[in-house]
Amino acid sequence: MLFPMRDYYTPGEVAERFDLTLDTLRYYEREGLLRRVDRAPSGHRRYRADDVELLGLIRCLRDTDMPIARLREFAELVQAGDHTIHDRLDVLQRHQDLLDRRIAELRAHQTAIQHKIDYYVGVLADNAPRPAEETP
Amino acid sequence: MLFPMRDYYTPGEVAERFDLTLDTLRYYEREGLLRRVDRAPSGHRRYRADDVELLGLIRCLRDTDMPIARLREFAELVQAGDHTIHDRLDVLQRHQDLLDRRIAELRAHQTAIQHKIDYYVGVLADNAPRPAEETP
DNA sequence: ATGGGGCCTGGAGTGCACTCCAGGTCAAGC
DNA sequence: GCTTGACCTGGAGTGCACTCCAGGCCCCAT
Repeated sequence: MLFPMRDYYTPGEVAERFDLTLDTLRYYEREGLLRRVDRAPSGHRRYRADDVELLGLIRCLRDTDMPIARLREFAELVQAGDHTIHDRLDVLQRHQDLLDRRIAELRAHQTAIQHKIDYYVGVLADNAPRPAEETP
Repeated sequence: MLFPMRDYYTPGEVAERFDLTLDTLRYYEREGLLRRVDRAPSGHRRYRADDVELLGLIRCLRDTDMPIARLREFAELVQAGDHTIHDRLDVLQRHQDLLDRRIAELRAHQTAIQHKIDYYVGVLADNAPRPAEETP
């Protein structure tokens, strides 16, 4: 689905765009990751373009395991206005550093697991060098 | 602390080696990640070298987010004997594939976050090109 | 013999991030 | 007028992986 360029977006549209449930969207709002979202006269939420943009970043940060609490702090900086850009940069840069370390750690563990795999492959090769031959 | 080469290891030694709590160690045993561990006459646990080795792998797999349930399946294969090596390889190889994808995903998100960082840096640069100069 | 350290048990509690639910409203289409 | 679908609310429930606790036992050193 192509996401249209509009002033307001419905919960369903936003949920689909970011592959979140409506419940999660409301949960994020409750937790202060989004400001109090606008409403249609019916009471239904109407997300603005900047809500959607922030949600995009939130999604990214959640997908890289930033906890809700830190996301809330970040969202508060966003709400507080442009003078907090330095602080926001700080949060994001620290997160990148953490991600660097996390990726390096994953790769190190992957290497260790590979050694185990290689060991098992060796065991299999020793136990059955050729199908038609008995190991004495 | 140098981990000594012995037949049996105490809970404290094992916990320190893998940076786990005693509670977690017991929890893993309860969850079937380890066989029913040997006991000293006092009732205290005595981990064998192969328990420790398996724990090393478990630690690695947990650190790369393999859920306890899959770890238990793996542990059951280990208990079942050498004829399950092929299945164990399968589990490990799938996990490596998953890790490849996870790392790629993290890197992609990292790139996206970097764009946001670059944007913020740009905003800061525009707002204050030189400290001693007013922006008209 | 006394005190401390290390460990034991069963079971309850925690924190996180959702996820589900009942009962209701609203706007549009038949 | 009635149904359908999208959304609303407050609050409860879920799943995972630990984590904590009370009360107790064993062994060693003072």
